Amino acid sequence: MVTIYDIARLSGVSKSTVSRVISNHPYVSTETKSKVIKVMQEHNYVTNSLAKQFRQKQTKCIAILIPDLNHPYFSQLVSYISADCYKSGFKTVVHQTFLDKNIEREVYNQLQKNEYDALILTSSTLPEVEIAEYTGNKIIVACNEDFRGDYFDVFCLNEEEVTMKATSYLLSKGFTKLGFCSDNISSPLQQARLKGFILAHNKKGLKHNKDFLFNDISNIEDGIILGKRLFRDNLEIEGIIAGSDFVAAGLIRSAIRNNIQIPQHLSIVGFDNHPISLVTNPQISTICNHIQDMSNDLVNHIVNKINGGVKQSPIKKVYNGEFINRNSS
Amino acid sequence: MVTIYDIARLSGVSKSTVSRVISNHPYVSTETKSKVIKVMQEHNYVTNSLAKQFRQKQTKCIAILIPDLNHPYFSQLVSYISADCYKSGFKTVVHQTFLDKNIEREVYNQLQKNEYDALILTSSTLPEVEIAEYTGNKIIVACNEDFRGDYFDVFCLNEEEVTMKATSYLLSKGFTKLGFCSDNISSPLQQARLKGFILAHNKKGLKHNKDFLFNDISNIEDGIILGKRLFRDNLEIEGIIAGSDFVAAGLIRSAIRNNIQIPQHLSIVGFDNHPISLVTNPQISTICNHIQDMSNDLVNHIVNKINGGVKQSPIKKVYNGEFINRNSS
DNA sequence: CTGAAAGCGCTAACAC
DNA sequence: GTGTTAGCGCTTTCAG
Repeated sequence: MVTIYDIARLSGVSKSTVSRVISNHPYVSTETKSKVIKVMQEHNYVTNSLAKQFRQKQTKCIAILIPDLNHPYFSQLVSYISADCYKSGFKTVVHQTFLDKNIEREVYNQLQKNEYDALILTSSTLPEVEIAEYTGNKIIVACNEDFRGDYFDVFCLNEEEVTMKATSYLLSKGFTKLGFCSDNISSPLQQARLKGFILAHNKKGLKHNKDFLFNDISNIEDGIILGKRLFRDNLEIEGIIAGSDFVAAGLIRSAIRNNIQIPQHLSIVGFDNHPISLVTNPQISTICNHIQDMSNDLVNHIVNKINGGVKQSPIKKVYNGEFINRNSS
Repeated sequence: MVTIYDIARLSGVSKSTVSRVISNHPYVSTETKSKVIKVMQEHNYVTNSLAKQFRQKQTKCIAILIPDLNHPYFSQLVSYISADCYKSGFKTVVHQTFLDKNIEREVYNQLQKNEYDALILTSSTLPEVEIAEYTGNKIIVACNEDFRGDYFDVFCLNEEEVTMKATSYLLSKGFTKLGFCSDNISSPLQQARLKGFILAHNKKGLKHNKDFLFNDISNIEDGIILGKRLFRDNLEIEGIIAGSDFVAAGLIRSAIRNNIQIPQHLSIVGFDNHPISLVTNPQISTICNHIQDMSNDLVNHIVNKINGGVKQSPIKKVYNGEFINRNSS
């Protein structure tokens, strides 16, 4: 392997000068610069990033924590974040926890060991305080996960409010026996949605039915199976806040199979306004998140923090989701 | 920051001994070991991975190259690969090229600069020879991309054969005016499929219609738009090999809108056997890839290569895809 | 079983 | 403008 030292020797200058050329430092005469560059090309010099990173104590790498990449919401989110990071000169390491607390903890440990310059949290099964402990004073930011924001920066949607709106809409149309699906009810985001769901009931002086709260429902298959169960047991559900457009699609599938009319017999609302909501029959009423803007703002913020090293109290930025009324509700 | 040297001083041993304790080296007396561990805990010692990586010349990190993560096929593929790598102690950096050749080249450069221990290629817009040049003698493996395999290892599906089978099926049912969708026709995988498509025609003494070759069609929206165009222009297409289940879903959507009966008027075959093929109406006939097995085998292979440093001539492993006949064909 | 010492490749004061 | 020098934190011979 040809090193900076070889190049220095070969071109009759010192290591420092070569280093300056590489990092495009000023105060190098154009002659020596071009001379050094020539030698580097002749000998196929390539920087050893490991040495550079070690010396500069930064990895140019940001970790992203998600439950599962094989999920349209998260793959989209990670796609945006990753692309934004790349534009700012950062690579991204994607960590799937599969909701395993120990895998999650392991990532916080890696952060401490300087394997990343920052960590983006899109979902978590650990309490906010524990995360804060594990990470020490490293940079960590939550994206579309509804943390309180006492220990780190949070970018998120007004999940509670928008879920309340959608629920209220169903209630106002006379659908009063409502179900609610979550993928992982222990997460702050799902908790916020559930709060909104309950709040909408309370506002109308109604009570929600606890038997109609379904957890661990996160994809098409889960939706199909849940649908089967609902229709087989003849549960008198009139409407469902489905947690994601994919769950909604699965429910619709099962409904068709069982000759349940949507929205007449069962009204369904999805989440995320994913294109799949356009290809089912009927099309899915859903809630629009703003993850692209969110990702943009968030990556800018992180990069500033990494470069500037600014220490300020945690910020929390909330985006407004909108209820999109299509044909399933 | 507390370093290995601090721990050595504090526990009255040398740096080397501490290092041995950390790496769980044999030949350390249990007493000194426990003493050192105690001191490490008391002072919250955490390894600086950057220094370790630098010293050992390995990153414990594998890069994955894909066009776009916001795509059900790739997000699933990356999910499997990433999980398998994690199990073997490797992190993964996901690079989206968005089909930009320069972004792709940049990743090969990073590989050369020692930023990864290996690179997994799931799709590429560059010729095989150029890739081989860019990477020098680093480890690089293709996953489900149909390279020839002269310069690096390849794990892939028998795309040509299975596409031929599906096409033959449509032809045998009397659908002779067939269309073919690709997302990026320049990729070896898409080329292989096209070959199979054409081959099936030739076998029956038929010619395919070049006007019915549609490129840059990769997701639901593209499928919808393509469908609109087909039905508006009244193209006399009787069947389509759709390139992915998502494209197929979009086409079905447009067909329903235009009162086109599937499969009577238009027969559609998707790819990948994604759950979405179960929720459309009709359900989508599709082709089953074996990416989970593929990912498994491939990661094992890479890890062996990294650890063993085995230099052997490139291998190529081919998996058999199956045509799953549902209701859209 | 343990310590001394060398060095991985690069950067960044600090001199000149 | 350029060179000298001193490390970054860790691993790994080689002695003992």
